[in-house]
Amino acid sequence: MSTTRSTTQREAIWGVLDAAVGPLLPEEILTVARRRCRSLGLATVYRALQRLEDEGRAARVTSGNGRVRFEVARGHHHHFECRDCERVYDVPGCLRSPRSLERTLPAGFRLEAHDVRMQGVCADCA
Amino acid sequence: MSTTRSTTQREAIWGVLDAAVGPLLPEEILTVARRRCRSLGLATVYRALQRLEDEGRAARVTSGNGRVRFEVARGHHHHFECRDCERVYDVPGCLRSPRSLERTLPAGFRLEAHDVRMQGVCADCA
DNA sequence: ATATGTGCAAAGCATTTGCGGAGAT
DNA sequence: ATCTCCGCAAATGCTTTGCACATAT
Repeated sequence: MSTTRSTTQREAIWGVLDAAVGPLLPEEILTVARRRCRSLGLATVYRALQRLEDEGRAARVTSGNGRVRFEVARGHHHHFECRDCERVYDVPGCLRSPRSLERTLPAGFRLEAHDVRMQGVCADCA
Repeated sequence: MSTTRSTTQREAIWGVLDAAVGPLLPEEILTVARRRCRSLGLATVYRALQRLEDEGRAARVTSGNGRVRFEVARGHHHHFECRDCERVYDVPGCLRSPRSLERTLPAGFRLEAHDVRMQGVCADCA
């Protein structure tokens, strides 16, 4: 099997995602991935991200300001959003078991997932 | 002091927000508020919400699908999003003290706020 | 007269989609 | 030939803004 053009594009996008320290904006992914694929377009980035999400390899993260970011789907973790530089950082671990979270819900509600977002000022900006 | 036209509009919008069981979409607020103010426009709703937020009386809530909702700014609580009907519910209480949340952060990060979003199926849809 | 608030329509932005073309089998 | 993927541009959907007018002081 030979190296296809499309594999190169997707690999560039995946590589950017995989190397990131936290979820990235599609625009940011485009900018970095263009270093490898000059002609890459934003629509392709969105399509690739959608596909990676469908395959369960990437996860969509909506931050407080409503902008969508993407990250490699690794184990469950939380996010920290810096109100100064707007970057989003991964925060490892989880507060509690899903079980105990579920106990805070009214009867009849089925819990399937959750996410925790913290806001403040990051070490770089403080 | 007499009742001004603007007070009526804003009061209608505020009334809708105050009576809601969870955060509402601007469109939803418009629909309900129109029952009192027939000529009310969407732009006015957005402007009123922006103002209420600036005054600290309303809070902006971004749900998982990225859509913006507004609610009356009451004590700290969490949110539950139904993946079926897409409604968002308030969930009272908080998991832990902010202190213990802060301990999960890397050194140098200053925590100012946080929010927890739960996803699943609500009692109505289950 | 000045200031504020409003509806409407236009402008802005982020995201998605349609389409013709390029690359691979 | 067929299929998939891509870049570009147009379309979409939510939110904000400009503008002219109405109401209040």
